[in-house]
Amino acid sequence: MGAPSPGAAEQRGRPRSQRARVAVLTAAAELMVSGGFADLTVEGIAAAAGVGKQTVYRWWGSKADVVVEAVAEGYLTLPIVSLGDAGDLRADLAAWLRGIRSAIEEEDAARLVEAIMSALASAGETSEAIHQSLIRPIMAEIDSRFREHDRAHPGALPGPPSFLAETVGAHLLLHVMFGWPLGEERIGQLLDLVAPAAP
Amino acid sequence: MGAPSPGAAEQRGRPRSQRARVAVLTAAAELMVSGGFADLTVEGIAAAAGVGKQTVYRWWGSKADVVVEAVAEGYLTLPIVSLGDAGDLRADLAAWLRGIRSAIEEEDAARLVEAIMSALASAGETSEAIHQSLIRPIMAEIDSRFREHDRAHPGALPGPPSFLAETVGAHLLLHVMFGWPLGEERIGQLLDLVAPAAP
Amino acid sequence: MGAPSPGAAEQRGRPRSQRARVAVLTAAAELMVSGGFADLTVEGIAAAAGVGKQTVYRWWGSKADVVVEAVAEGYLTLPIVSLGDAGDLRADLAAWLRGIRSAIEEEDAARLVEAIMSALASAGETSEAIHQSLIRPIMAEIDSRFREHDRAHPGALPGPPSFLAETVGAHLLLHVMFGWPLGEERIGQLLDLVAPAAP
Amino acid sequence: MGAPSPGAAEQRGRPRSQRARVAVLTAAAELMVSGGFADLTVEGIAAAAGVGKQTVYRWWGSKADVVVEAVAEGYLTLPIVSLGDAGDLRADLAAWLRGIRSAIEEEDAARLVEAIMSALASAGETSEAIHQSLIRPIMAEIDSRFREHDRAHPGALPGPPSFLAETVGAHLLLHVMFGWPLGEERIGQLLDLVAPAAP
DNA sequence: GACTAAACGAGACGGTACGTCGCGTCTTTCA
DNA sequence: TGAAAGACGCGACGTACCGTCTCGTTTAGTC
Repeated sequence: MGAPSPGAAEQRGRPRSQRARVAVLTAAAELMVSGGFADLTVEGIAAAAGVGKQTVYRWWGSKADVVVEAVAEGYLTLPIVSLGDAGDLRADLAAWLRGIRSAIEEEDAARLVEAIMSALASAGETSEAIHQSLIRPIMAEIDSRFREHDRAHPGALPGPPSFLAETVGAHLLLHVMFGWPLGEERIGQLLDLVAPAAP
Repeated sequence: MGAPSPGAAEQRGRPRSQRARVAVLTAAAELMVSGGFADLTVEGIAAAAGVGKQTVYRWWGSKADVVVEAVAEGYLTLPIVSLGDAGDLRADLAAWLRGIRSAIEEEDAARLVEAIMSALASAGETSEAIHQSLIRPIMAEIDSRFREHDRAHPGALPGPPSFLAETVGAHLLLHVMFGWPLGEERIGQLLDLVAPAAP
Repeated sequence: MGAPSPGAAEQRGRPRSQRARVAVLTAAAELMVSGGFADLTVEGIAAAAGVGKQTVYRWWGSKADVVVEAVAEGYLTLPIVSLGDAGDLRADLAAWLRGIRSAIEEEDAARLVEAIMSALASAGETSEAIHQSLIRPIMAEIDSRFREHDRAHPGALPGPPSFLAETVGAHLLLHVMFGWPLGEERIGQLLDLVAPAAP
Repeated sequence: MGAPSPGAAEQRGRPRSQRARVAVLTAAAELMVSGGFADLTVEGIAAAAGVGKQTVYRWWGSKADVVVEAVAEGYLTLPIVSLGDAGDLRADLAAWLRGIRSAIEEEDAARLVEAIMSALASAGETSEAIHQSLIRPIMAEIDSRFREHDRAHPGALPGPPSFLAETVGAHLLLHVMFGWPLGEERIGQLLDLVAPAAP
């Protein structure tokens, strides 16, 4: 239509400062890594970002919201290794799980995970956002691999690819939340369960 | 013997008040259910229990500790149905999972789970305690059933009983944390995975 | 001259909006009466006037300035009865003082006086303006009457007319500030002091 | 009575800290003198006193209350010269008024008066307290002198002693509030009014 | 009639202080 | 010496306004 693009915001007043927005997210990410979620304060974020406290509350409502957006926007990321495709599903998965283990055992990543879990727990309504930005990527990685394998060998998997991916993710979550080590034996059991060797 | 029983602490001064102890745990349990972990305060517990704040700190150290003990002592329990043994593992498991689903979908139980998750997330050091008192009982229920089935039909299960129990528990955790419904399809997939029908 | 009137600023750009000016003063006056000076805010004035905050700051600089101008322009007035001239100075003054008393005891006027006092106290530099617009009119009323009496009966007054007017004003101020009632006895004493009956 | 004194407080819990109380009043007095009432903040008082903000709010409710108590307890005092008695009422009063003038013109006293006025204006309900501790002492000084003079020379004064004292006080208030100088001429007029020389 | 320039409304910005809540500690009296 | 009561220093909360700073939008002159 010749009319001005519909839905174009009739923007009134001073527009939102991107500088402030980025500064808040960056500061939150840094403070999260250095001190964890529990020690994080809105006041601290605002100070570190060189921003008024009200600016945080104007756009976010709570420290959990800030963290969620920081995660969603990639200011906080888990160093997830990508799942290779060397032809052997079991071997690929095993290598990937060992990579995850390393990442989790590393100091920063552990703190990050714990922090994200806290954010999630204290803000149930935003759990979907966290799921989308944190859990989903992890599962997506193996999901596609499962899917591909399923196409190549129909009926060989013990369940739908996405379900298997979630099974792996659920186990990882369990280990992370309770601080259990992800040992070789456990990896073996997991592989036997979701990607049994062809008999 | 004339001597005080050996090893028995020669306790001096006024002994710990059981009245106060029970009142604190009871109050904590009630406040937890009615308001969740985040809204719980030591001050609130003490007031509701008719107890001095110092008394709480003398014996517990933090609100998480109180909750953990309340859970451990059974002041806070999930209404877990027990896993029957009607001869068919799949059928028994299915019934049990549906029972869990009902419990989770009920208002109070959902709040309790969320609260316990928060306690866990905000107090990593007590996670083991929470695991022992909250997660373990759930898993124990199915674990023993898996174990029994394994004895009866060696080699029929796709993994060690305790591992399979954890797999089920992990999935439940995933659903609870992200508020996913535990549908029939998902239950079926889970059963196919951990208790495949004999071919 | 054909040239534009000399000294008249060659004003460029949009001229000051009288609509906005009046709206601000009116809003300030209303808010002053309804809530007092302490509860008055620039933000509130701007909102009530349907005006941008910047517009207030562009022309006034502080809420005290706005109030001062509102008083000066007559948007806020004390309902002062005028001092009659029935031939008897004492009787006229007594009637006038009783009128003042009624005005002060009325709800709105009391609030107004208190508000103006606050404005005065919190903005010493504008005290002269407030004096001019608030105190002076009151004194002027009796001042002229004293003056006239002095001309008719030289030497009869116990001091210069303006000084006597200020004495009356000072007493009124004292009563207003400390919330003392202006009783008949006090009125009598005041009259005896500034307008003694001829012996 | 043998019983514990009736009305004796059954004091429970930690008693109020006198250290904190004195520190707050002292800090408030100092900040008042150095910065005035407008620049005074509860936060600032608490910080300067080495006291939690809550402690201030627990006992005082507002900065005005603190100031009022500081004045009432003598942490803030006007350097009032005492009214001598050299036999001549007019001469004594004149000397005393000149002393007041010096005190007012001095920097600290001026600020103090202004501050107290602000406190008064912003806290109408406490005006009586301020009157008692600030205005009354000034008036009491001359009141007793007037009274004595009235006993010695009955009928010589143009009004009751306390009324005349208030007249002087009211004039002083007027001068202080509007920053008018208290000149010799004005002092003379005042004396003529309240203590006319015997004819 | 286009151009310029200032005032306008709106509202976000970095700040300061507010008054409240809860922390974990300390200091009383009572049992 | 434990327990109740409750004040203490402290730190963060979320809100209210401050006075300033963009924005896009009038609303006059002036070219």
